[in-house]
Amino acid sequence: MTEQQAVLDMLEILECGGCVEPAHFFTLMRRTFRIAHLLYLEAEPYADELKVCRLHHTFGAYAAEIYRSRALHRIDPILKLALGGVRPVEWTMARHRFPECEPLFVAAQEIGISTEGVALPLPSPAGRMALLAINVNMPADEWSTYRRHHLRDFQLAANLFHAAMLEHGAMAGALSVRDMRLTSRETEVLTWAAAGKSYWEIATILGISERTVRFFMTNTRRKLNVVSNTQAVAQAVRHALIPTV
Amino acid sequence: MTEQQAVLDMLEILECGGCVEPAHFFTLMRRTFRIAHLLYLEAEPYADELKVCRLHHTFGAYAAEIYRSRALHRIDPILKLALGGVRPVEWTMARHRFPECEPLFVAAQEIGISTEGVALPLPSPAGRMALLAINVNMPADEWSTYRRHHLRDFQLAANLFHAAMLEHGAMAGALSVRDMRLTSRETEVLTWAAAGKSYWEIATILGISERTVRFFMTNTRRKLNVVSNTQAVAQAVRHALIPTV
DNA sequence: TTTTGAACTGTCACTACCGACAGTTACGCC
DNA sequence: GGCGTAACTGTCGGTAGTGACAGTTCAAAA
Repeated sequence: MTEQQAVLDMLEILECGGCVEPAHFFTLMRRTFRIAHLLYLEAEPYADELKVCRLHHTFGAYAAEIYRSRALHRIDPILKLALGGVRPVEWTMARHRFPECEPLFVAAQEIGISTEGVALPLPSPAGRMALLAINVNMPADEWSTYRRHHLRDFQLAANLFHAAMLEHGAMAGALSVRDMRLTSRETEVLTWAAAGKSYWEIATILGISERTVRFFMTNTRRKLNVVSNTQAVAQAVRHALIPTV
Repeated sequence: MTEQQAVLDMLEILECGGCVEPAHFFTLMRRTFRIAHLLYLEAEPYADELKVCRLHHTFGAYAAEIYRSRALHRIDPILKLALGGVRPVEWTMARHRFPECEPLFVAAQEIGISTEGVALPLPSPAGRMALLAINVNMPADEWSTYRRHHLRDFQLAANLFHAAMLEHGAMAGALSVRDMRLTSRETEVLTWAAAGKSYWEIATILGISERTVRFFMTNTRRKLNVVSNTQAVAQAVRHALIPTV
């Protein structure tokens, strides 16, 4: 079973971290599997829009231009379901459930891109979300069988690649977080502040003087290098310095 | 190849969402794979400690008591590496890299638990982290081969189970977020507040009067059902209502 | 033993925030 | 035309947050 062997070899390469270049990863995937196109997207929510952090794909500039010019991201059900969801999203399933997204699939057929595929959600820390979309060029029944056999391979490969992508780029934050170590009291006070308590209330809750609460808060602001309690709380929540209520 | 068939069948069951009971999932996994024990942990960071949200395992009450009474969580390298990391963590690798965690493995051997296994990080939204630890009872070289063949199965199964666990319990937050829809101006003002800007500064930045900034802030506090700007920002960051800087 | 860090407290003056009062303007929709 | 919603503005009075002054106590590390 040489195909199985190739798959296992490829996963081993990925696990050893030997692949951080999206182009390299895409080539590896297309060589190993019967994949037509791949798309890797990392984004974060912004109000009800999405802010794209990383985007790599093999669909080509023309397809990207079509997608952008027709504002297909507004109706793309893959984005809605995969970014925010946790289960693999089948393209035809999404097409079926969201009739309003038909222009997307029509556009795909126009430029000769298959409408068969699956999108794997890749949940990330700190509210970010990512997905790997896999596009295949095969009949529905064949894809059904192929998917059943290889979804696990896709999932592991996607996870390992995503891990590599996160490791490269999360380096910058690592150092700054090191200075952000808060003492237990500072954390407590900050947590209550994030819960909307005033200095007087926090002092009463913790059984200390109001002045001391202010003292801890001042230290926290200094450590976090911020100018207000509000900003301190924003930072703390983002860096998971205080518990999520 | 009946084993392969059994694996694929099992993954299909998981994907169809037919398994949300940890005990059921563990039984299914042990029946399908040569697994000795399983542990599922969902936690969130709290200062430099961890707050456990969900914990299910098959190690038994005695092992749990040993773990707790000897405070082995303080030295457990699996926790450190898997919760917060993104790659699968090999137990023997962790043991090798962290000599101070030897008491953990000694304790495992005392009560007859194998020291061979792998922990799969399952990153979750909103700063939470989860892991599925898999413990096997086989010689190192056999495990090496077995792991190579089935890591992808473990990963997909873990992801699907974790997805099911998240879907049950994240229901509570879904409704409250619906009321939290902020207008574009409210989002802007809140974003600047989270950046530590005062009303006067925000007014200057947006080119509106300070009074108007306060007006938007008041609406935001009402919508978010909070009592202070600080609490509003904490809520907003947690629910990704404003962008991560 | 000295030093370091964390936890704790008091006062003063200033600025920022917050609620409640009472409005105007502009846009889309039935 | 009326109705709802979002964006916008002014004033007043009270409370909360902020920085700078100047300390004590305790335990652990050097």
